[in-house]
Amino acid sequence: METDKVVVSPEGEAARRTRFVQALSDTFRALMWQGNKQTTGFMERIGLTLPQAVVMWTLGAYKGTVTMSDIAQMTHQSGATATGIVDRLVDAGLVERVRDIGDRRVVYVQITAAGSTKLEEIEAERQKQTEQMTERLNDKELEQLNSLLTRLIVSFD
Amino acid sequence: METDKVVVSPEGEAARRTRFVQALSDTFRALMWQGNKQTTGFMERIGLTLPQAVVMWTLGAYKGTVTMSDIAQMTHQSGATATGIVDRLVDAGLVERVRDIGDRRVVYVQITAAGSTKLEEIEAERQKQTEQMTERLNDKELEQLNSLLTRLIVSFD
DNA sequence: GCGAATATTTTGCCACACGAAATATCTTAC
DNA sequence: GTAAGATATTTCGTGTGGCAAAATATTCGC
Repeated sequence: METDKVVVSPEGEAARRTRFVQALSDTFRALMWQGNKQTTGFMERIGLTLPQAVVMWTLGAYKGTVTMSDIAQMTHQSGATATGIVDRLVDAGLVERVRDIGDRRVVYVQITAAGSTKLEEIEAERQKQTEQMTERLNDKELEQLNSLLTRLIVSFD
Repeated sequence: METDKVVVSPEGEAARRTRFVQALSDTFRALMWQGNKQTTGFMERIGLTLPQAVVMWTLGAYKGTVTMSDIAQMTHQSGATATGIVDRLVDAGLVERVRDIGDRRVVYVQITAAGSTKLEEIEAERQKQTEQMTERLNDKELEQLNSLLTRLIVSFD
């Protein structure tokens, strides 16, 4: 019969795909797991918690004019949470609050000199860690991985 | 001169590598970020927190004979933390504590029938989500990504 | 100038996360 | 056999992060 020729292995292909996705799903879980462990060590070394580091990165990326609302939005947190995290960064002397003169409701959060130094330390540490993690991959593979992951990120929303 | 031919661009190669690593490092950070946001939605849908889900996964992987110490060790947490998480899973009816008869100090944590059902739901949801995330990648790319990430995981410790 | 909108903080509540102390049990040394 | 130490788990105290709802302060619209 002709259908035998046209459809070679209908379940086979779908199953193959499912198997690949499943394998990747497990890899992601393992990666999340290992990543968590590694992140813990990283955070201990730099002396900040992850949410605190994320706020510092945000400030580093948009130097100078970041409001509390911006932070809450960019880090996907409620304003109340952002207040708490920034409070602790202020206590640590890495950041300071400055009220806007024009609109006295808004509060800018700025990196202090100590904060800048800390941020550089963090970035150096992060770079070092990624280097260590990728030492088994050659340049071509590195580029490939980056490309594939970037396409994954695009798929997120 | 011969050295001109042998060493084409000494700094260029190292710089190229550094650039690749840096790009990947940024991609990782973005991935962690987006992943966090996505995880939040995932957890809301399944009605558990991430630490709770991790414990459920652990129980699913080592069916039947998992002690509190095992959980603490496998999830990289202190015993005190594990106690709290398991407490809440017990409250939710997904898990139960059983004392060892021989050594009455040790406590086994076992998945209940409701817990098994929940675990299946979680896995289905996770599979669905990975499928959605990877829909832009073909089979070959999927395999490639999995292979590269696996080699990354190996490099962790 | 008065009510609605906006930006931030405060409050109250819960989940983690840890070390240290407490509890219960087992093992070893004598 | 029992006292001393080791082991497994929980309890306690403290701190961070997470949110919604209320409170506060300020600006905007009309």
